[in-house]
Amino acid sequence: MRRDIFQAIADPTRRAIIALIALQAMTPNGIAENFNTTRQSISKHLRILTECELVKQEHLGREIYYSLEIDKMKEIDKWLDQYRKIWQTRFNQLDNVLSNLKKNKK
Amino acid sequence: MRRDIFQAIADPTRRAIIALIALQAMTPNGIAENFNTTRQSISKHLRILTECELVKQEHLGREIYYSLEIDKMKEIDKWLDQYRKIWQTRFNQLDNVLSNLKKNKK
DNA sequence: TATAGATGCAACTATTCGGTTGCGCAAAAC
DNA sequence: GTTTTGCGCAACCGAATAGTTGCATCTATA
Repeated sequence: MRRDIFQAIADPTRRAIIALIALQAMTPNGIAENFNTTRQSISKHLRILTECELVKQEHLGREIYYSLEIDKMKEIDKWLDQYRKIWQTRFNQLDNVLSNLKKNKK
Repeated sequence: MRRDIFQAIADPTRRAIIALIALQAMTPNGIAENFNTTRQSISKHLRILTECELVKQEHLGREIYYSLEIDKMKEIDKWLDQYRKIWQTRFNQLDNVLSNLKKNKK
């Protein structure tokens, strides 16, 4: 069972769940109301999100509130960082090209 | 056939391919040499990456060079941005807490 | 022109995945 | 104490996926 964060966000339903609970904790039933699917299917997604620690639970009586573990999202940001450096460099190179063109024009 | 960028980067082999060709274009054979798998399997991954425009081809004789379409990576960055705002806000809140503690200490 | 190399495409297989259904358990409501 | 509600877990099914094998195509090279 491969359970990494990239596989977790690959599914559009899971990304929608993440967006839903990003600002406020919600119960599985509450989340499921926003989708055209069963509560069990949402529960399975929540389980996957929990397993890769993208989501945390808080038990309140018989209800379980799920909320986003925002720090985990930084891992994606960290992975992106190596590529961000590349596109920033290319942007700077383009910038140089443009300023050189400007210089030659003078 | 669902082909979005999030599904494309979900596979660890594809992420490794992306990392490989990020800085220099490579042929399928050249890429495959870096993995314990067949050339055909790499070709399938390249096809998926091409379909979601994460990768571009350049034909040179009988060889095809694949390189990263770095601009497409910005889409992930854009998606992350909404969550980046959240963790920055929380960080600022923490910052306020800390500065308040400092103030009270004085 | 004949041969070897680089590649894409199609068919097949084993595995994984998303979703549904059914069940059991614990907490709340009656 | 019985019923209802909220939830997780397991079994099952159809679809998608990663990988392999085999073949066709195009381009170099001898």
